Amino acid sequence: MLSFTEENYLKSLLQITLENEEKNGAGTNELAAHLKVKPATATDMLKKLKSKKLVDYKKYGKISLTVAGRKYAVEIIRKHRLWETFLYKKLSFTWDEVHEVAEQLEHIQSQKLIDRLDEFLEYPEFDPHGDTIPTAKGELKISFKKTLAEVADGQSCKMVAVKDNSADFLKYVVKVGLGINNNIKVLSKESYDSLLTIEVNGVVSSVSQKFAQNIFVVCPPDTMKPTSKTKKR
Amino acid sequence: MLSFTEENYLKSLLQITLENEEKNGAGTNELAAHLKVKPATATDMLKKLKSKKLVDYKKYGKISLTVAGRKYAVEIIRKHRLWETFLYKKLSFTWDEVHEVAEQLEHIQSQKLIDRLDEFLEYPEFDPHGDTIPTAKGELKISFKKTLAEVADGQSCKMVAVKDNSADFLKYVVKVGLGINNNIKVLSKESYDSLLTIEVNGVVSSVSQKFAQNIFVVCPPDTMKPTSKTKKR
DNA sequence: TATAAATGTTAGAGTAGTCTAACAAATTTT
DNA sequence: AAAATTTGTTAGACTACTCTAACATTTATA
Ligand SMILES: [Mn+2]
Ligand SMILES: [Mn+2]
Ligand SMILES: [Mn+2]
Ligand SMILES: [Mn+2]
Repeated sequence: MLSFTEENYLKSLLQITLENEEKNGAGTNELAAHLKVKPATATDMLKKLKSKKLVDYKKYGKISLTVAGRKYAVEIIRKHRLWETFLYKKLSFTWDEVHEVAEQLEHIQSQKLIDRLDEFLEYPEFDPHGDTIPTAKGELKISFKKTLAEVADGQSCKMVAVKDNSADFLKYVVKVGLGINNNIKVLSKESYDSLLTIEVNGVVSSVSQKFAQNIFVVCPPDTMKPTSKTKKR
Repeated sequence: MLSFTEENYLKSLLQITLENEEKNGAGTNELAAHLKVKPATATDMLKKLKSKKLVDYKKYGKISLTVAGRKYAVEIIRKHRLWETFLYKKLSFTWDEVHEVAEQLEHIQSQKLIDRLDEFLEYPEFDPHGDTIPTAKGELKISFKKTLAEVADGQSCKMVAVKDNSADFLKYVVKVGLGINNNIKVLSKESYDSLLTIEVNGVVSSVSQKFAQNIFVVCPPDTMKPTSKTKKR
């Protein structure tokens, strides 16, 4: 049985590796920043997690999860996303409110609880942010890779998820008139600053590159060749 | 914002005072036993809670909650019982399983969550053990006082709640064929050891005094005079 | 009321998790 | 390849919560 803190370290490590699969492992500073602690603190915890055989770590080396550590981390992500779905679907929370509460709920220890919750929600595949929910067996589908920022001028796509989960960003997304499953047409793209002009539900608006990089999209299959962008894993 | 630990101290203090309202306050050993810590540990925490103005406490004196402390404790009890109700009603947990998980869930910090949960459950009055659920305003009805052990020979009553919330006891209650709202007729009572012979749904069984002291009942109103057993407040 | 028993407090210490400051190793730049 | 920068570790300290052992106070008993 791990502590809240230990669980959060594992979760952060998984999140870091999922966000950038070409990388072989995380760094101490990176992990510390993700958890909002100081690097010295992370070093201490890494020693502890190594002794529990949950992370592969050696001095000055790259950090990665062991198979056991990854499995544990996936379970936490599963709980997080199921709780987010519960709050959204059953308790009418908005998509920008669910994350904060799920950060607490993800640490509740009860296998039965999470199994029953999954059943109660009728085995959802996606959370309110469009992220895939790992199955009870610990299978975590590869997340979406293409962002709105990568869509070519004139092309259409569908919004499937968000990268940034902060309430500020999510509220802004709603304000711009966007949401999961919306169809987006990229009307134009400024070459100077990559400002995008997009059309959603007949409404035209402009979004920054930073914004566009946090919107995951899929493009119609026939529009795209089997892309080499989909990395191994 | 209080820690899990601080919340548990407040909750224990409220539980102790609710269980025995004639007493003016709790003792250090009693509180420590309730929390399964050593008395020295409790003393330390009492100093801290006193400094936060949540308990009235002075060296070697009786311990009681301040108005603010009691309010906080009632909120925790409310969360605990709402979560128990959720697990029981929505996730098909049995009544002996809910308590353990609710011990964790009661510490989740989100006013919106508990309000929405209350609404989702349609403002339940009682938890799966028959205990009253405090309202959003912090009103906590006086619990039942009469136990099966006090019911006279030949008299009938209705089971309304259990005192002991342990899984072992609750499973035993089910095994004996008892449950909330069952009508119980006390057929006889041994004068030597107070062994009770009871009839429930046409089935006759024997229960010990210890068992009977953990079953709360109400007797038909006309059978009882306005009892002086119902203490002030 | 004196003594014994029960109850409660203090002092000192340990663990988990965090920090700052100083240092060491690895990487990048020149 | 040397210097500068970035990255990571160690040492020492602090807080929250817990314990044991010794001591103090209160209550019960003789
Ligand atoms: Mn989230
Ligand atoms: Mn999410
Ligand atoms: Mn309970
Ligand atoms: Mn209960």
